[in-house]
Amino acid sequence: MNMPAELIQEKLKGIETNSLVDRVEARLVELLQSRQLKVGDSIPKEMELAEIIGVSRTVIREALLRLRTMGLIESKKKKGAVITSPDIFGNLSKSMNPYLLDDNTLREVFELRLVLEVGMADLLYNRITKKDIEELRTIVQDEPADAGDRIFNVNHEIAFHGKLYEISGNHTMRKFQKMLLPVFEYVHESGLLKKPASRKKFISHRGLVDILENGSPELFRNAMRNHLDNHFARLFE
Amino acid sequence: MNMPAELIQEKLKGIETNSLVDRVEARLVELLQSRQLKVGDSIPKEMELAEIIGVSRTVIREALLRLRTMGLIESKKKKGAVITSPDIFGNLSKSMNPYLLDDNTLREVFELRLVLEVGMADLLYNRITKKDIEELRTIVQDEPADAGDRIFNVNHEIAFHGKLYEISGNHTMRKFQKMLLPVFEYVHESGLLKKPASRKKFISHRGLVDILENGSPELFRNAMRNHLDNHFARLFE
DNA sequence: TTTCATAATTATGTATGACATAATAAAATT
DNA sequence: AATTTTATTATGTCATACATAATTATGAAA
Repeated sequence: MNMPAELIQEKLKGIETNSLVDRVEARLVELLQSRQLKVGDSIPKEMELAEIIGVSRTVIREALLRLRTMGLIESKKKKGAVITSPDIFGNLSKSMNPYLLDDNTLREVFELRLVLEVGMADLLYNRITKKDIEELRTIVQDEPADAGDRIFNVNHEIAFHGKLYEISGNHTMRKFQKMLLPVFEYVHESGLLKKPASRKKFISHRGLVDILENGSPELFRNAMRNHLDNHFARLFE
Repeated sequence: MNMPAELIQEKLKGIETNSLVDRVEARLVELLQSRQLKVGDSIPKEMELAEIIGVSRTVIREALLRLRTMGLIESKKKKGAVITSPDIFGNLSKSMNPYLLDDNTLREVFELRLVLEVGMADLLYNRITKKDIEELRTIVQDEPADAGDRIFNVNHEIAFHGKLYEISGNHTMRKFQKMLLPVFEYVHESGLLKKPASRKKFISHRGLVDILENGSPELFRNAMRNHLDNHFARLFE
């Protein structure tokens, strides 16, 4: 029975042109993700793996190095390699660099921050403490009541919004934001977004704190959306 | 004056008992991120680097391999290594695995999805097309009007919410969501969240589509928050 | 026997040399 | 001039050796 040429090609492509290291890596990842192993367990030594899989130690080492780079394992001098709970964003910081990302990705990261901050309201309301409110008040105390004509102050922004992520109680998100920040700043300053940044701020940081103290998640979402409007406005025409 | 433990750790990490490969990697990353180089440029050959930096080719190779694993460079057989625009989340997929992440991170990823979907309203409203609406209607057409007693249907969920990310026009976020999904499902099914999942759905998928068509971002945010309430409710006591 | 210092062992880290392989550039042939 | 063939080049893989750090085993002193 005849098979269409394309299908045959597809099948053959499945056998994969991957390099040796690629295949070894895949097998090791498979091993790690198999339910039988858990964090803290150690995997066979380099030489053992080399024998089992039937490749040189060099190849094993390169494959293991990849796993280590991804934070899946840690290798100790004598103990061998042990499975670790990966810091999912830890490794990302090196690639999250304005000079390396293409323009579209840069813009999308810009958007991502906005989405996170508008959407995080419920976490804030359920976890904020009186002490948090006080700290926020300290941060915004030297901010003029009318933020309309105020010059965009990066440090102020970072302090305030960073504190919000902290309040959210979500460390993963906080780490994520820390990586996003430099990219966000870069996009903000660069000519990447066509429309100029407005200096006008509808709701100030101070206003947000008031709402955090006395408002509701619904109110806060809208307020934050409003607060970030000068950024949002640059995205859509 | 007291320093947060986090910061201290950060500083100490800076001193670091780096291995040779660590330091070489750091220097190469520095090189890549320096403004002088841009995507598409090629960096010196392995042997050249080995001579310049004064280490063996083995070390250079391991450092380069890390950069490649992070998606910062690509190595071609003869051309050497060229700087690439990294797929920031492409590499994450291997570590985004329920069996490898600790419980707290799992929960935080669960939250992250909720935050994204509540916060993405403005992207949706500014980019949605009539065709998108039609597609959404197709997806929800076999869903009963009253979703209250409906059994949680994973495939349905994925189709609908996935489509939303697509409409957002943010590929980075979409890729991010695709990685988050398996973890979300896992957390949902596992005993990780103390409170049981409610079967009750306040606003159905169909309701969300209606709001997308005729409502506003503000309305949609609240509607989505409402729609996801059975998930949110499990987070807070 | 217990304790501590010392030595042996082990597995990863680094260095070196060699050859395979694929991509490119150079040369040769038509 | 165009195309094929050959040479060159740089990464991919293999093998071996030694350095280094961590663990374990050993042995001496209390």
